[in-house]
Amino acid sequence: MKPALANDTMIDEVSCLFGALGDASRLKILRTLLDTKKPLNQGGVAEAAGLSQANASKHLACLVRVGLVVRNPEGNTVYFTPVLPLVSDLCDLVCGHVSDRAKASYHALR
Amino acid sequence: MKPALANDTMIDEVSCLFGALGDASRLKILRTLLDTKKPLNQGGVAEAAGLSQANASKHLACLVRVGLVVRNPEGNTVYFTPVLPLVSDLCDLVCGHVSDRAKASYHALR
DNA sequence: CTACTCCACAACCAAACAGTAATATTACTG
DNA sequence: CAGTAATATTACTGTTTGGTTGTGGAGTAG
Repeated sequence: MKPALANDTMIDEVSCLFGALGDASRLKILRTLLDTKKPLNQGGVAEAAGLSQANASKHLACLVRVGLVVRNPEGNTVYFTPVLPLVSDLCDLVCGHVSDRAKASYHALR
Repeated sequence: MKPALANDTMIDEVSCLFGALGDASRLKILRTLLDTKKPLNQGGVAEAAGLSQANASKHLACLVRVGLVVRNPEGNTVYFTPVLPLVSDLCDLVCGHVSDRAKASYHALR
């Protein structure tokens, strides 16, 4: 099997995707989408994540661009859903690592 | 089990970690460390990744700060190693997703 | 000691980015 | 058609960040 970060094109694509995840507002959007079982429209996301309408629109567009969220319009409104299991897997991996590090540094101080 | 992105502190930590991955130069460093079996010092990383010394120093410090790379000094030089399997798992997940999307958009154009 | 290597750090610049406010667009309803 | 709700876009601002240059310090060899 080929190595994961084979060429520079792949490096650019992957850095864009990780960069999309490297922002607190976009993570709040993803958390909202993961927690809510029903599909949410942009207004619902903005309210639940505590963002303005224009801000949520831009962040959602970014998440859709890198393929972490899919966009399906229905008449007047647009519903967004996270791409599973990719998003939850990534969050679980990193959250587990952060928790482990916090626990380790806590125990190191005793 | 608690949801992954539980509180805002976790959001900040995770966004920092993903942000560290969201840069082409840092991904090149990680690719170098993953591909090279021997432990590399800063100069070796900088040369293999095509970065200047000061630039590699800053990026390596960033990766160490978020816990993706560990730093062990030996006398005059400092050797760096990626945190496994976390780094490889994250890269594999995202690279697979990018490949799938590219393949899908290719076949959609026929 | 001197000289050299490796690394960290500060200052600086330019580009990218997040957030806001205002406006435009699209789609539905009466 | 007018009116309204949902979303997209534009222009602008303040902040952040990647990269470079230069410098200083810690370790090592001669």
